[in-house]
Amino acid sequence: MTETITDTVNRFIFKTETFAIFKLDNIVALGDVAGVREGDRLTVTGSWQEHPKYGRQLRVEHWEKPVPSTEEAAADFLSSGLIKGVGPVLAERIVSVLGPNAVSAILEDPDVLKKVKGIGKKAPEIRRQLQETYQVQQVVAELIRLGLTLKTAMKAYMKFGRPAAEYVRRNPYCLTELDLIGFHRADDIARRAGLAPDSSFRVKAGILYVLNESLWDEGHAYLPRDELISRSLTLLNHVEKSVSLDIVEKELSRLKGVHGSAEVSLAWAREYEEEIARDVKRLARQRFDVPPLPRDLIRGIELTPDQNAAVKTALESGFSILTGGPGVGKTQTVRAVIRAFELQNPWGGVFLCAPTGRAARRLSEVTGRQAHTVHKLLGLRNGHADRNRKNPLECDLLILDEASMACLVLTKRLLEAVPNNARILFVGDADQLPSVGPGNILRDLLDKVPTVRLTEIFRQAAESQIVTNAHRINRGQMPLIDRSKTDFIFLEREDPEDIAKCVATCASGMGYDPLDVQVLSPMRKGPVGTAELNKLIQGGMSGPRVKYGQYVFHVGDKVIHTKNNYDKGVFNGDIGIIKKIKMQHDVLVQYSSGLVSYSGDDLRELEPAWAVTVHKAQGSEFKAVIIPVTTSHYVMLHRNLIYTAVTRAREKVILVGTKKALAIAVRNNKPIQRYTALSGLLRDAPRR
DNA sequence: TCGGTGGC
Repeated sequence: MTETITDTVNRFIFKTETFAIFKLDNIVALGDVAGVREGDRLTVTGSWQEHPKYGRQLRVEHWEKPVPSTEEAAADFLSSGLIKGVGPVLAERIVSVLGPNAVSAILEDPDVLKKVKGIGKKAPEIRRQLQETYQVQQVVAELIRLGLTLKTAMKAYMKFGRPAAEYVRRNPYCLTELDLIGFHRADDIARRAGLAPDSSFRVKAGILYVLNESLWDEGHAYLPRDELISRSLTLLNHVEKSVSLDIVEKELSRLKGVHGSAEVSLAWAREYEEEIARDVKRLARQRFDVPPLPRDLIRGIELTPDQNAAVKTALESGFSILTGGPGVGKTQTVRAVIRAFELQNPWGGVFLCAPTGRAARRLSEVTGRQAHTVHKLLGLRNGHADRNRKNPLECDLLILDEASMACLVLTKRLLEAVPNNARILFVGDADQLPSVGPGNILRDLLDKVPTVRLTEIFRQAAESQIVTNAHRINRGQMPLIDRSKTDFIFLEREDPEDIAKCVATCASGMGYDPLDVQVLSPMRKGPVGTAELNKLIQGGMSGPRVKYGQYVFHVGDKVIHTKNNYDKGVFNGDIGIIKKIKMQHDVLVQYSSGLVSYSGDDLRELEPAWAVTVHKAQGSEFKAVIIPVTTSHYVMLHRNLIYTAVTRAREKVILVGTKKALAIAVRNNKPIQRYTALSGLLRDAPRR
């Protein structure tokens, strides 16, 4: 399906700093192209995709500006109008003197144009313009010589432009600050360039790298000074002991872009936390008078006293939180909040949103009204939001569902776009996995604004072991397994391969519909990771199949869609079954929301889903869940992960592995203990 | 070691 095309860029249809949709002579292409201008001749390689609204498009995976290498091409290029001061006559003359490789000759040799009569003082300007056109390639080539990969080199060029190679040579660590390469690869480049291991560049970069890593990988908004210093020393001295404590302390004290001394954060992260705190206080200050509510807010359903209290709180407070585990009726309460609000404010604008596409769709399904991702609601793309402090949302009630998934960045963007007069309600389960991005927003806000906790469980039977054990796990206690019941089972297996086999057997042999039973593994890799488990389960399959990338898909296979696709109406995390495979490339998948067809490279959005990661399953529910629990997942063994996995099940949980691994997981609550300043900043927020 | 959303 991939194709390579050389054509001229006629027009940009859409353009951001790095991404563009553009028209070549006969086609529309889209991708990350930087340094490309209208009129450029481009060689693009990519794959075709069919866009329902805009038709056939080429998704660009690789591109370059070829230097013309025939007399005709060189003359065409020089006279194309791109190079000012060169018309057809002069172009002919240049090519007749310098030959088919005229362009590269001029680029390489500043004096070569002297050979052509009648150019005179135009020569340097012509060369400058040519260089500008081919600058991308030249800079990228130089960066590659310095040891960057093509991709990183492109990104570095996008960031720094012409002087990129110079910057990198002087301070290879500038690449780590932009998150283009890791500290260790920058270290390699620096070593080859002869930089001292205790140079200020290196030490500063090391400290910033530690802060950045802890922020993006572990979710910390700051690190205690001692921890930052000891982590920095470990990083900087991992090969040879060359950096002393004194040096690190000295560089830390003059480091720009960080905040605080006892608790050190990246300055922007601190600013975000402070801004969130200000916005929370701004919104929480608002109080609303609420007339008594009718008893039957939702036809035929009577709310519990707790749920009623939650409705009242949400309506009275400028900012409130509704939290609780699965099955406690959060959704029902949200429906009641909307209903009550609309009864009392018939002209009020109600906006519903969630951090992920699927959560938004589900919210929309259960409330029977529009819901958006936060990104869509704010028009948030490439770090720019259409809705912001200056142009706030026109809403009177804003509900954010699955708020535990909202990170520092998203929350800051959302809150600053909420007007003073609006009420905002966060809904979520604070015991689930923390957000992908930095921060611990929902947990930090609990009880800092009016908070209602729902605990009474409806969905599962009250005596369900799933429920009681989920609570135990939350408290750091081992689940209790009552062998007289069948809804919470532990199958003891020691060896990872045995665990994998046992999991695979259970997955296919329980008599459930494939969509009702789900294997959840903490990791993708490893003997009990999702990749291996999927292969194991797929091993027994026969019949029509299609290969795409690293995966094989069969008719009957369970698959997961991995990127929101609004045109197909299918979202990241949707799980379905392959019904049909035609012609080795057309695939038909049955989701609960309907049939979706994939052709060609659409398949890049599909993965096998007999086993998925616990993270991916967040926000989904199944009748039965099978969870491998082994010390080979050591780094991933923690309380919220097991809690999240177990609470995905409505009827049955099967744990397969060792009690030892389970005990480790239940005891470990470190991942959710993120260093954040937000709750401290809110200490004096109004609560009632 | 895991995970998010966008663009005509």
